[in-house]
Amino acid sequence: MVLVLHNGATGKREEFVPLRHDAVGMYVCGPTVYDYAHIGNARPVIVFDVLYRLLKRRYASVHYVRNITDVDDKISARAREAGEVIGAITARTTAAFHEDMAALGSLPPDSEPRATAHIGNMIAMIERLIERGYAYVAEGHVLFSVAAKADYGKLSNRSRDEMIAGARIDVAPYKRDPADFTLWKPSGEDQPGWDSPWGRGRPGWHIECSAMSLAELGKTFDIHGGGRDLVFPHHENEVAQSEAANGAPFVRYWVHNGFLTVNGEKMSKSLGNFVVVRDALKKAPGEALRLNMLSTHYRAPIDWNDEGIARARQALDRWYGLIEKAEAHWGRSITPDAHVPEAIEAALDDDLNTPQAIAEMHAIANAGYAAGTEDALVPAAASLKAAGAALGVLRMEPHQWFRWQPAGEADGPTDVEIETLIEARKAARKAKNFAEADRIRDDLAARGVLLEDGPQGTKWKRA
RNA sequence: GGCGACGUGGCGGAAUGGUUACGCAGCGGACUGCAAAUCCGUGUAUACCGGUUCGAUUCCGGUCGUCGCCUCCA
Repeated sequence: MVLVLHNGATGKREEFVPLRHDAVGMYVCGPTVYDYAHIGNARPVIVFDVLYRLLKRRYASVHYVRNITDVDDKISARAREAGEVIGAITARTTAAFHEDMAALGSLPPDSEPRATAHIGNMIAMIERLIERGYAYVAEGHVLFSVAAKADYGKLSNRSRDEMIAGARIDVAPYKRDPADFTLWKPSGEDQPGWDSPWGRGRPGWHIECSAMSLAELGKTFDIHGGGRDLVFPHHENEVAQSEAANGAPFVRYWVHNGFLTVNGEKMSKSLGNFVVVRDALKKAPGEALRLNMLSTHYRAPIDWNDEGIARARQALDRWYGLIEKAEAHWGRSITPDAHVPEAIEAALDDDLNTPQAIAEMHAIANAGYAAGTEDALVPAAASLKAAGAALGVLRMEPHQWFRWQPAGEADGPTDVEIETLIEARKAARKAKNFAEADRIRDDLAARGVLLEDGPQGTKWKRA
């Protein structure tokens, strides 16, 4: 089993060989905690969770780091608007982020450094950059000198001329070069700040990730992930800072996920089409959102819409249906196979081809059903659950899945109410009072409950 | 304007120098008191124009179209 990843540094698919044979380090840019996570924030979390799960199956030690950016001008602005303390906003938003990502089936990373806990490391790194001639102080700011780093632009494949030509913003007068970027900036009284050799101030965004990855993973590490839109300037600047300060190569494999649109349009405040994860979780189970996200290859753009979520839900219905039948036959719950099916591993090894992996799960389910015997359902279910573990789905009991209901909407009938009505309908059917039986069925259907008459009686599920 | 990604059946979405997955929808069937649900079966596609090749959806060039980045937005 050879894992192949598309490496953004070379633009090619490459066999993944970690720095150390038994240990892997991975860093993924985490959220800036000033508001609830939107579905675009969730994409890298889900994608790299699948990679994390795969790496854990292959290597004795995996260190997955995802930072929390808890100092940022957007956070300060939000605090000012809300009349709230910054710490309260970041703590609350971080907790909500953890809940939402867990609901999407993502494992917590091994460490989750907060920027504010690493200010000392950032200052130390900036001092090293000044010493080495890669940064300069100007009017209370510290700036990275792009001209000092000959290979600046290598990750995003841009020349300095192109960057300057493309610059659409006014260049701050204290910059020696329009492409220079901020490492440290002075803070006013109403802004968060830390004492530094350059006065009270706060770090620029890019240096945060460089300092935290150094502290957690060392000068050179295996995988750095994030959204494609971060390639420039964020990741480009990280490379420049880290390599200049550390004198060592920074990242061996850059992995970038593609962008997400909502109903064909870019998510933006002005269009009012932000999909907040927390809201989406009220309307559909987390696993359905997750499977929908994985039904497109991670590097391709994905359009987020209700049809896709419904499709993902149907696929899960079929798989859970098989598991439920197998358990009914087996008389107890199905234990997943110890190993993820070969075909699934092969698909994921191919640059995380999750659509292919999903197709393989359908193949397992189809084979289980097509065998035509109940005995065949049991191994198929065990295999399916093992495959689900690789993708982070099929974590529920079938009855939980089928009885899932939207949160906070009390208009649906309760489980007990449904069971009572089913009993009443059973009696009516026995008495051949089909009009009454159908009335109950239609009534429940109108309230979102589907009945299924089978040899073993009547089962129900919420639509 | 610069850089980059991408155009596969009604829809979503993989793969591939030769026979093109998988799912949804549609259609047919089984099951059922009737249904629904479920299960079984099944038709349809490689944007356009050239080139290379025995053969191109796949490789190369061009056209058209979509999208992203160049604004501390994943």
